[in-house]
Amino acid sequence: MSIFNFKIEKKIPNFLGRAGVLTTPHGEILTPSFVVVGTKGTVKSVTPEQLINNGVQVTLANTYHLYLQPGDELIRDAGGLHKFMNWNGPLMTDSGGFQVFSLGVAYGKEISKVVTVTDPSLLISERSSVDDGVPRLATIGNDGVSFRSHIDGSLHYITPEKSIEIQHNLGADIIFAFDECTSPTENNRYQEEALSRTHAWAKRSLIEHKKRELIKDTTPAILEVQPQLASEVVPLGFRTPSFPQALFGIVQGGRSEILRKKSAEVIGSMDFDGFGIGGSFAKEDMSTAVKWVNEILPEEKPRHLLGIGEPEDLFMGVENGVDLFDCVGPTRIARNGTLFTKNGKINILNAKFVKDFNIIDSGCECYTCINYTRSYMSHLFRAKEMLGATLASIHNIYFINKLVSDMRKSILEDNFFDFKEEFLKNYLS
RNA sequence: GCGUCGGUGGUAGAGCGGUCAAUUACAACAGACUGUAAAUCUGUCGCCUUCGGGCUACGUAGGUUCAAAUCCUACCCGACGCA
Repeated sequence: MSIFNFKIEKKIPNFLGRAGVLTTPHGEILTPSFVVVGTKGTVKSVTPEQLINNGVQVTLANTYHLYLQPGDELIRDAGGLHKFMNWNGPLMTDSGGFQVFSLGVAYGKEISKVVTVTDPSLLISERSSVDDGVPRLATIGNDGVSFRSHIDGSLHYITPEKSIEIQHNLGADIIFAFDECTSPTENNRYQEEALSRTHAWAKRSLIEHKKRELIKDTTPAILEVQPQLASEVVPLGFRTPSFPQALFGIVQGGRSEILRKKSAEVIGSMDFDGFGIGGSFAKEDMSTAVKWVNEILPEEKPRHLLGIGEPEDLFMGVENGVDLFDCVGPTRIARNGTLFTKNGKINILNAKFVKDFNIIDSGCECYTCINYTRSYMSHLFRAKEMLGATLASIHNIYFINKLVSDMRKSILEDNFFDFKEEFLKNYLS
């Protein structure tokens, strides 16, 4: 019944990995696939045409940011986020759950999505040591989260129901349950407490979503239209999307095998259209966590590893049964002058590139590499010209999408591990 | 020619007797960035170092002082004003 058909085309023998096709109201996503992040309804410095021309199938925007600016109701009235941002392909929105983390415990600290430590046991700390008096913009309650706007300081309260309401107003094809992304530095007791909250919020998100989908199905064209206005008079505005939206539940559980598996069972048994795997990881924990979870989640539904996007991590995820990834990495590092090449990342601001008239990555067929040299890129970045950010983003977006697309091809051609070995040998050398 | 003001590290520009190898910004040189608080942030930025410190530096040359980028004298250079 759902038009969110997910078809698995081929599996990696004896592994969890697979290649598939996920159908959405705005087109198919060939998986595994990389989702480019456009938090505020734009992939920074890149137009939708440039995204499409460089291999992007699907983009992801953010509930929290768009709710604050320009407002979800405005976007609804504009005809939905697809139309507003001129992205007509598959579109996702994150729930704001990551901001519970990034504007909460992680605010003003050296904690990020992936923590690199040599000894993971160092991560276990008392909550009090994390809470060192640095003011936070997000405070967690059992019913929801209070956010202090990072834009103007105003106070906002987001509950699971509110997050779903916003995401229905925004109208992406795939939306996420409201969750609490925890820091790997939290102790086990806190992880357990946060997990039960995330599970309760998942259920509430699902109920709210179903309720809204039901109304949508019965009166698809005139939902929330003022009675006196016929739908043809208000062709697109003033209504949530007339197409169904998919809701993905999010698995958490920190570094604990017990909690991760428990979460996969609890979330996996709920009637979600797919699943996100969330949390901030210690790098060395990531593969085990993903594996524990994907062994339990229903095989026939798509899985999205939230916020992960380093090439080596993408191989890990695909091998362990992840279908979708999103990550700010490729575009953020691009804006800061770091570019992917098959032989590893380069910082185009380094002195050695000033007179390097080669292209960024030999053999690359992206718009940037077809037309420009490392020397020119170096010049744009040194001169702080805007085009530098655009051309660098285009290159990194092309690179990462090509990489995942090649992984998919290798699964279909039964040589995933050969491809992985060959790529990583060059990339990590 | 006289007068006035000024000459500080790659640049601009603080400092105006000790706490000055010299605030700050920019440039330069590196690094970081993983569901975007991010076109951002961090470090280095005279030479040497066993990292304690040592040496050479604020136009040039002298001088005063326990101590000078800071005060005095002469000279050189620049800007402006008057001839």
